[in-house]
Amino acid sequence: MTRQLTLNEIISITKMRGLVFPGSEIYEGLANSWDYGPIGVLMLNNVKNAWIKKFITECPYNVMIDSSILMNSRVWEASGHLANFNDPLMDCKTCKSRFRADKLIEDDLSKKGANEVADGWSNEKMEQYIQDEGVKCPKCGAQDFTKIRQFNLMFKTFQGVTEDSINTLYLRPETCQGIFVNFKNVQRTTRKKLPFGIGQVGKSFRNEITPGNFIFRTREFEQMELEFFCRPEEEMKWFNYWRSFCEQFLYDIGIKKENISLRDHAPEQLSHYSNATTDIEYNFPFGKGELWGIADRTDYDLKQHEKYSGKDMKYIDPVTNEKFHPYCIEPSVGAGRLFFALLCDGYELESLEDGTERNVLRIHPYIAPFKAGVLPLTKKQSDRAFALYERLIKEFECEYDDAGNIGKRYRRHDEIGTPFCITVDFDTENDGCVTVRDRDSMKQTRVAIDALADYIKERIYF
RNA sequence: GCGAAAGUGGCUCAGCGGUAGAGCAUCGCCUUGCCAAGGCGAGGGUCGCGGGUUCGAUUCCCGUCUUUCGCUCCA
Repeated sequence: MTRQLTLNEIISITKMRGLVFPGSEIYEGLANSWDYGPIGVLMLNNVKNAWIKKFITECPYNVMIDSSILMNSRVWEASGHLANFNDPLMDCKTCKSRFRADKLIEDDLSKKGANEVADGWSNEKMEQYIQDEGVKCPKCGAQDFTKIRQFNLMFKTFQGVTEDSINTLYLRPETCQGIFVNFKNVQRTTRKKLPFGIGQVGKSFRNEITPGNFIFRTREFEQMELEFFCRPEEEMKWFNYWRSFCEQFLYDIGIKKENISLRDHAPEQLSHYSNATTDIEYNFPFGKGELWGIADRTDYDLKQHEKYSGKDMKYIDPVTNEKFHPYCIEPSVGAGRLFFALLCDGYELESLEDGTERNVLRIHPYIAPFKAGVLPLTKKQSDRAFALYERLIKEFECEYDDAGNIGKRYRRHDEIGTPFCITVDFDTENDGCVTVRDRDSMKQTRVAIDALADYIKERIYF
């Protein structure tokens, strides 16, 4: 019988094997921060490289930038984050549940048949409404709320050596604003015509009210975002294109189809900037969670930046000389979340025919931290095996190991997803061949040393 | 932030008012003829942190931090 590993088992393995460590551990930790260890970082980099390969390198439409985390604060005024990433929260004094005041009001309004949005209301107005209308706690039914407290989801910091509020800066809550701000620079220097996209991989920071679920929601996280610009009339065409492209990417990288589901946002759920949004959700051990958000951001961002910066953000069609704001389709995925989904999807406790068990991480060889383990059958082959390892390490990531017996080493590599184990044995000296053992089938193949690098490379291709 | 539970070697956990144990893992030597085999040996914990009660606390009490689960969030 084979089963998926539980979340706790996965967390244990990741810590034991050097994939993920709790952050600042020797100082009692720091809530919801995690560090990628030597094995984890190899895999995380492969996840990012896979994204870059498919979304940038192999895509003639797209280019990439790397913009800075600190940006002029007016960027966040323009993007709406200073206004919208600021939730008005109130607690029910009776049952201690916390709610967003605007949501409470909107729910109350819709019950009464009004379809009004409380988004722009002042705190006083919201408090007044909740009191006057006798809005009840959805959980316990009490009418006893605290006052509204603002919760800003952006990390604040200061530029300059003095903590002068004039120099207040924010850590970016999303990477895409660096793309919008550079839209003209990129278009001018690459001479790209619509449609074209600009991608970025980088860290973002959000002061989440409740992070958790291992690395699923952390306050510091890495996004892989593409902002794809197109003509306004083609928005749905490209929205659908990228939606299926992202979905296919997940299947290509080895995520099981049954764990993926697409969820279209209802109009009232949409963010302030969006016309249409689809979440690609993954069936995590704790339930469904968003993996990839594909949003139609319309021309909102470019227009906002034009308004706030006073600079022209229009695209000029080089053929027709038409001037307009392109629409933008944004597929955005968290690198850590994708990494996490791959672990959940790939980790299995497999029962073997001989009655023993093994932990095996079934992931695409391209993503695997090591492509091969190089192992001497016994210590007698150590020198020969190490020489082979030194040769292969120039081609791809591999690890040399001669501790314990061969079966133990196979199992160790199974646990970190190494697709191939190469064993130098007693015959190698005579026939110039090694045994290549496959992670999934556990079958063995005899391969000539000279053909070995190509043999592996063919099989790790993505 | 609120409510609930938990915090003992790398991992999983046992234990107890008298100053700590197991399995697995790790390291070394021997063995090894392809799937966690065997033998011998070794290292590693002031029991999350701080305070209190006590002759004495890992064990009881308080505080604090962290984690997990729910509420909110949405990459």
